[in-house]
Amino acid sequence: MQLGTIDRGDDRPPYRQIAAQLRDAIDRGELRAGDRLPSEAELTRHYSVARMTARQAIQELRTEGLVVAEHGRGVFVRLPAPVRRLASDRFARKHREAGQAAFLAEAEKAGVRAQVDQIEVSTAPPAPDVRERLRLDDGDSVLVRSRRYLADDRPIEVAVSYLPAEIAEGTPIAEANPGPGGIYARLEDAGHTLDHFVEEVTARMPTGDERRRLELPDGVPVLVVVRTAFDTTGRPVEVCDTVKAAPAYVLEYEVPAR
Amino acid sequence: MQLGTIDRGDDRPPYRQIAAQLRDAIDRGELRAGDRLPSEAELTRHYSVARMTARQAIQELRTEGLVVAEHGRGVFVRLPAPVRRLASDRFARKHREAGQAAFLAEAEKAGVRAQVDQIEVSTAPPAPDVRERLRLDDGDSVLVRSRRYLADDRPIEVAVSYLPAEIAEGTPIAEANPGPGGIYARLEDAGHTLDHFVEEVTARMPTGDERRRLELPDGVPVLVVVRTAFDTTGRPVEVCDTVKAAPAYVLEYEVPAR
DNA sequence: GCTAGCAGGACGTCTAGACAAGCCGCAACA
DNA sequence: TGTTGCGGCTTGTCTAGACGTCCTGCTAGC
Repeated sequence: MQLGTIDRGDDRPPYRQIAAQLRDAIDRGELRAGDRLPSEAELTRHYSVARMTARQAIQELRTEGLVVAEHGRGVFVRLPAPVRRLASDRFARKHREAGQAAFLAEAEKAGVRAQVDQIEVSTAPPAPDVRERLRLDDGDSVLVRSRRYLADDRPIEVAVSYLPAEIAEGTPIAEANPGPGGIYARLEDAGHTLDHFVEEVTARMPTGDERRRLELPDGVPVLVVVRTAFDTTGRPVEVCDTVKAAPAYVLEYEVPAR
Repeated sequence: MQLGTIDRGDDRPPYRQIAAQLRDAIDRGELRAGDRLPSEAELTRHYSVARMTARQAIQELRTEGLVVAEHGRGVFVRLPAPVRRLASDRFARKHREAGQAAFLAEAEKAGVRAQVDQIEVSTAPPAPDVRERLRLDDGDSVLVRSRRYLADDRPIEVAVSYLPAEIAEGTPIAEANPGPGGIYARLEDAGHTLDHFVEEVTARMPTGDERRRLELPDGVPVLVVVRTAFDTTGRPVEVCDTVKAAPAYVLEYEVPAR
């Protein structure tokens, strides 16, 4: 690709100018999805800046989600996010308050202090008791979840769901998990409950299985679902490539049966 | 607040440990929304690390959206995002395709090549001809928009809307603009059209007015709306504080009247 | 009483290195 | 043929400074 120069008269700092030139190259199609960006060393030589300055430019594009860095390999242009389904407003309007109340009660029972910002809706079939509690229509279910980034480029999603494990296990992942960009609930841990939750899960991450049950220290059953739809660059990956491709993990908090 | 120490046995790098301790302090409530974090110099002294290391820890929290840095003042804990309204699925299901087609036609007419990922819905009253074209129900309107970050902590949102300016100007901002976290359309510039769009707009940003009309070089009329609802820390601000409080700008592409 | 200037503190940007760790291809070896 | 080890390239982390800009509060002068 063609690299420009740094303009002293430009009021933007050098690292922003470098980032803008890389961003423009992506916008123009000169760098396409999956392509490797110039390495930090190349940028350092070309622009005559320190390596940390070149890194800062790339860091900006990483924060924007335009590129992905892979340790020891390089920095790659990311594919755009796929079109995502819209949440059901009809459902949400009708059940938001009831869903929030039920979720908060369940979370408290499990020792997790939760705060609900929003409710995410999926079309997976809910359990009969959940249907009744939330007054669900046919085809409706509710998924309240939170999200935390624990490792660079490896998003860990902590999901709290009303889907019992046995149902979620039989549900296509795309259905049970509407994906990023949706509507989340934000969890606040009472004591260190949520931290334990996350630590335990990351410690026991599945290395080959697609799904696995966990039992947390405080007795909260958890279902781990490995989303295999996309890797870090947005490319669809096969299930067998899941582990190598830095998959996103989705943790679903299973509501105890009664 | 109480700062811990860096554990050499911990496999996380020091900057992550520092970030985790700050994050925990926020989670525990030791640092509350609006509070100032320890300064970079204080972190440097306490942990005996270089300033860049302390900065990296804070950078991590900034990327997560937990804190906000203010030049010359300090780093502050951010308020949680307000509860956002859900998009209307009933509307979206019914009008998604029609809305996309109409949007693409309008964009092409204006010389902007657009790609629609999703449609965002607001409850602002639409123009009669838009109502008819999109077969809107009472209280329905459609807002398709894109988003770009042009400056640190100062999100610039480029919005393409079906609301004619004269109606949008009379519409409460909160209604015409459902806020971040919604559903966006991704624009791709034909030639450099979108770049001009953004450059022109940033060059002419209003300094005091709440709304202002713009005329871009290629004749595309634009309405600039300053959102005054929240500042960078999430605090609600008065209109008169808008400029000082690093406001977000919303640009609405005005559909030409016919 | 008011204002302009100044000093100190805070974050923003940048340098020129250093070592660690991961990835990959190639060559040597079993 | 299969495997192991190594060297080169890449990104990850870190140091110890430097200077700039912005904000705030104090102080001296009007």
